Amino acid sequence: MPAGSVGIIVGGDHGPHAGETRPDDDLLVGLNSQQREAVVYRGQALLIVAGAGSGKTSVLTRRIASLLRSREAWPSEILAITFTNKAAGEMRERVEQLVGNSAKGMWISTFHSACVRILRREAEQFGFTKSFTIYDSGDSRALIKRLVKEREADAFGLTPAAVQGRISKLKNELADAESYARQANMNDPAERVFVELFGDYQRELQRANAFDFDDLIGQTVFLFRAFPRVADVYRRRFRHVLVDEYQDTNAAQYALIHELTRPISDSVAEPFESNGMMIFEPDRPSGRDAGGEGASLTVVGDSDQSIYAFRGADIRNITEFERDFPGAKVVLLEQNYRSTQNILSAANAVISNNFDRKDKRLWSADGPGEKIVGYTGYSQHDEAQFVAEEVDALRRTGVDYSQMAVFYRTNSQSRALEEIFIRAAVPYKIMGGTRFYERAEIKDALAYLVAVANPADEMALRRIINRPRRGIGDVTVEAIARYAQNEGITFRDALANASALGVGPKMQAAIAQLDQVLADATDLMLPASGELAPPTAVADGLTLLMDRSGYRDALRMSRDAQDEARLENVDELIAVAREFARNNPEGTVIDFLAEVALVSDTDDLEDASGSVSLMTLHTAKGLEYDAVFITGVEEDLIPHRISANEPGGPAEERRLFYVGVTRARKRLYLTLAMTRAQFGEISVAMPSRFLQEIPGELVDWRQSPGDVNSRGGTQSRALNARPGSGGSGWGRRQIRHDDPPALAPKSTSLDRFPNRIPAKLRDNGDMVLEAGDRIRHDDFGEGRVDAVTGEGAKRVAHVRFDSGGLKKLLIKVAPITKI
DNA sequence: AACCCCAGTATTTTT
DNA sequence: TACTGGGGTT
Repeated sequence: MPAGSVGIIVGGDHGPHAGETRPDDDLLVGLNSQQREAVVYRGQALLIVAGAGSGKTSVLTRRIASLLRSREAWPSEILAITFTNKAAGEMRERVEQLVGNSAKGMWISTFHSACVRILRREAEQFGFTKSFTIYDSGDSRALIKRLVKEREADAFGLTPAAVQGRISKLKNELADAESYARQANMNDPAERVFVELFGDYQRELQRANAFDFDDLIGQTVFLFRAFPRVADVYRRRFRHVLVDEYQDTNAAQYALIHELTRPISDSVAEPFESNGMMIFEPDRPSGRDAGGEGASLTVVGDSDQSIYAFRGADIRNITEFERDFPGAKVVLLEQNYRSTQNILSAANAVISNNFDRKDKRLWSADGPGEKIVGYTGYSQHDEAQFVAEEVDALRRTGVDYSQMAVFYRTNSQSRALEEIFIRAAVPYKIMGGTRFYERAEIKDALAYLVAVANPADEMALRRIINRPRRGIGDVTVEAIARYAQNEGITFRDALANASALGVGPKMQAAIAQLDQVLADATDLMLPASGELAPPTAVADGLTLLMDRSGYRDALRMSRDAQDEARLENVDELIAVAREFARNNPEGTVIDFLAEVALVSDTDDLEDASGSVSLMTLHTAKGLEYDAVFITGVEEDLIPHRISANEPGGPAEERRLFYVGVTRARKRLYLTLAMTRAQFGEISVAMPSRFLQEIPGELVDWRQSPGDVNSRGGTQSRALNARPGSGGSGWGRRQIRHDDPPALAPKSTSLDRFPNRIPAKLRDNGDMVLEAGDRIRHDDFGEGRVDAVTGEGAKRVAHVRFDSGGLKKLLIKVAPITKI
């Protein structure tokens, strides 16, 4: 074992001195001074506030490399956490480029997979086994649905979706059924039922030897708190914890990080407990381990890109980092290496409307670049047509398809784009969307695997017991369940005693057949004691299950056209299993299932080569393209209607829009439609407020909202482009012909100059405000007027909002009411 | 138990 | 519009 020599690097405001060689000089090449500082700083806690496109991944990876080079850390002492597998993969790759093979020993993974790894080792400490499985949200919904039904909870207005949402939220705050019950209002019968459901749900999970997504984090925290010596094992191991996208952490993730970076509690614990995990104890500078200091923590984030509050992410984790970790160092990265200044100016202008944020202005050294292009379509098809034409034009000027992306707020918006793209022969790829692993046939196939891997998981068995149809219905299933209960055995084991169930001979045969198939697959994939299953076992076992269960045949025989595609999907899953075996020769079914449960389609790498990428604004985070189209820039879409009632909703939508804008390197298009069909109804759409927040001179409107409204004269492009198509399949035509006047905005005062959006400009008339008045603002909530300045239409109210922010508002147009 | 039809309803983002 | 669930029928 090599002795660890340590080079202490003094962080500072100076660049590398000429002539002086440091082990990591080359790591600092090309970095600006803030970036260097972020790489080189050493201390307990470091917050890197990294604006969009400011090179944070470079900084993070070089920081890791620097720790290794200087021998301050062994690879095994590094834990780097990201949110997506894709981000983790990228980071690993880039670290590997810098340090080569030693990257292998690091944990670079998502929160969830890191926790799976830990839980896998420690599950037996608290009532689970190593072969636990993971419930995705669909699985938990199914379980909750059953429980809701059993308790007839819908009578109390508790729908499965609502129950699931609340439980998830509570878990993200580390509450469990008991702790919640203690502070719930138990006089409310609905509340009582909810508490019961929560408890049921948790018991069922435990019985099934399963964790849901939230549990993976929450139970790990629980484990660390309940078993400090277990926690110490990991604290001893991970001396450097780095967290990416810190603004997206929720309370549970925050707690997890806290637990990991806490000082080691019991400094005499034997290092080799915990299932033989290797603990390296390299020589350290004296004083570092003696005091049992906590691991060093580096977090990277940008509160302006926090877009997951709706699922528990707490922006305060980043805004209050300095308070949580006293003595923390903060480094600001504001220089943007991605976008042109025009794009950044637009982004800055929009985001500055969010109060309650640290002012941060992205800037670029690369000049203004092209103007932002705006376009208002008549309908969503018209809008899509414009996008397609523009994509085509860009392509002809040499921009590769893979360097273009189209964003939208909701998945359903992709349809119109797809239709037009197909017609226009523009190659495209939809990222996300209905995910491969959520398709019914894939879930079925996986349920077969779960039935083998984790026999305790009754849900999986219930799912496949009549799939393909075996004639086993509710009655029979209940008979099996009852039998299992009476005999005190599992549902799975009950299948082996088909003859004892008291069901007809046909059923008995069907059950016995299924039992046999599962047993054979088990022999193949999980050979008894000691023997190691061959790498191909998962793929082979899955094939066996799909064939011998009759699943494949049923799809093959079906005359439903879609079943052909389903069959292909099943084959694809088998291919995935083969691929898995190649990458993980020692991987078991359990490992395969965990991997599959934790990947999303967004993760599958840019095989979007040669096609335009279509995705939601959320999935766009972390990506960048030469040309970006943000479509559907309308009120009720972005900001989404549902966000209006949620506290902080509009601000989060603004951040989402900001994320979209900052994905663009060279060209940004903002498009909208005047009418939009949603669930069969055509409605008039209003331009998004965010458009008004962009300075007019940055935008070149090819067709502004005013153009489309005035005199109804603008002919639909989609119509023009399709002479003689007969209009079949384009059901919106009627409204185009006879309805234009109805689309005109109520206000006729302004017609057509760039970025003036008459339909949306709000007019508070002569609202009189004076110091002391209280007002309510659509985004910011309630506040008190401190002072009023200016004259006439330019009167400005200085408002102190209850939430703490100070804002200057143009009284005439601000979305405020006097209260 | 499987199929069919109707009605109602929901349409944000995801590890 | 598209999908789901319920209810009734075969």
